Amino acid sequence: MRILFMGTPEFAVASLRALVEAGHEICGVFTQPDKPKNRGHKLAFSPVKEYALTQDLPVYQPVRARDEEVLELVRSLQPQLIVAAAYGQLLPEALLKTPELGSINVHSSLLPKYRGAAPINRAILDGETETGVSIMEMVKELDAGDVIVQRSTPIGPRENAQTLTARLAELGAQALLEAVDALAAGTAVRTPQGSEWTYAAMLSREMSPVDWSRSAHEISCQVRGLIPWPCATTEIIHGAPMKLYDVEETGETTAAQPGTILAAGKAGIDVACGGGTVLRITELQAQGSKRMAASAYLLGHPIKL
RNA sequence: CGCGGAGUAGAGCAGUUGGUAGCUCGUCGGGCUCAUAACCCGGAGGUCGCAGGUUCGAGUCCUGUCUCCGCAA
Repeated sequence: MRILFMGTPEFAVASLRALVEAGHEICGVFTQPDKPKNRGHKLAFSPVKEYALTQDLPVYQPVRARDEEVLELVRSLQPQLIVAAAYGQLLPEALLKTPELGSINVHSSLLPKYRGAAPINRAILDGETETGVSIMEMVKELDAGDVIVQRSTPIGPRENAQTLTARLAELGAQALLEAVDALAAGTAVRTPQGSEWTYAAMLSREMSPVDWSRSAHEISCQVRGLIPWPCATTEIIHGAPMKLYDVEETGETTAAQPGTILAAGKAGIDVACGGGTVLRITELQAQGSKRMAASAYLLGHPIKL
């Protein structure tokens, strides 16, 4: 099938790759403009652009997808279907309706739950035990279209948003191929989302500080849900804020005040949390340093109990 | 040229006003122990990111370069 692909981050690459490897004709790849990311002021290509270039696919990076020229461009490419995956821009209705088979989107949640920008993170933050991907028809309203294919997967107790994103990217790619085939065959079943839905708002740096009066489980969800950005942070170790990358609920109980460091050794750093629960920090990153095991950090920064 | 921090033994860190490179862990050998992630004794392991420069002498000062990290985007 002749497909116009739109996507930006790593998550979208799996879907684009799947389409390419399935032999579909990609008539164009839309991705966000190169931006002066990182330090310095280097222009960074999006992961989707990086991949598209290796496949010699034509890349388009419109600043505003709502512009009239963009609509004309899409028409000139004559796609039979538009596939979007974390593109990063809202698309006007006229553009969505341009292809004969319409436009579909790969969304990383079990719609109608977690529409919006950060569905994977929010699912973990909320302590969900299951999530998944949905292939849906794109409509004017964000993530509100009918669902064509949906796949679910359990969220592991130690799984973080980064690893889960990688898994969902693959799951999404599989579901996408299924949906594309169904659309091509005219057998696609569209299931309306209904009126009960939730929204997964964008993350912010303000969500980082850990409140140790919360339970170990809640904090674990916070740590895992905020990886790789903005990450949960705490200043209780040596006064300076550090990011937490991996933690473990010990299952022990303590009478110590929340935020008290109970132990620091090879296993990690045990901290008292709310309700007498205990959370063990096993991987962290101090300022100006790199991510490392808590035990390694302790070798050079001993903690006096 | 957005701001700032860092590159020293396998890992994490210290290294005072430039003068023979240290700590903790790991590792190897030995000992103690019913046993151990515990303890005791001993050993190996580093051209101090790279390239120049100043100096009698530079991890330590100067210049350039590479890589990494935090903030900001």
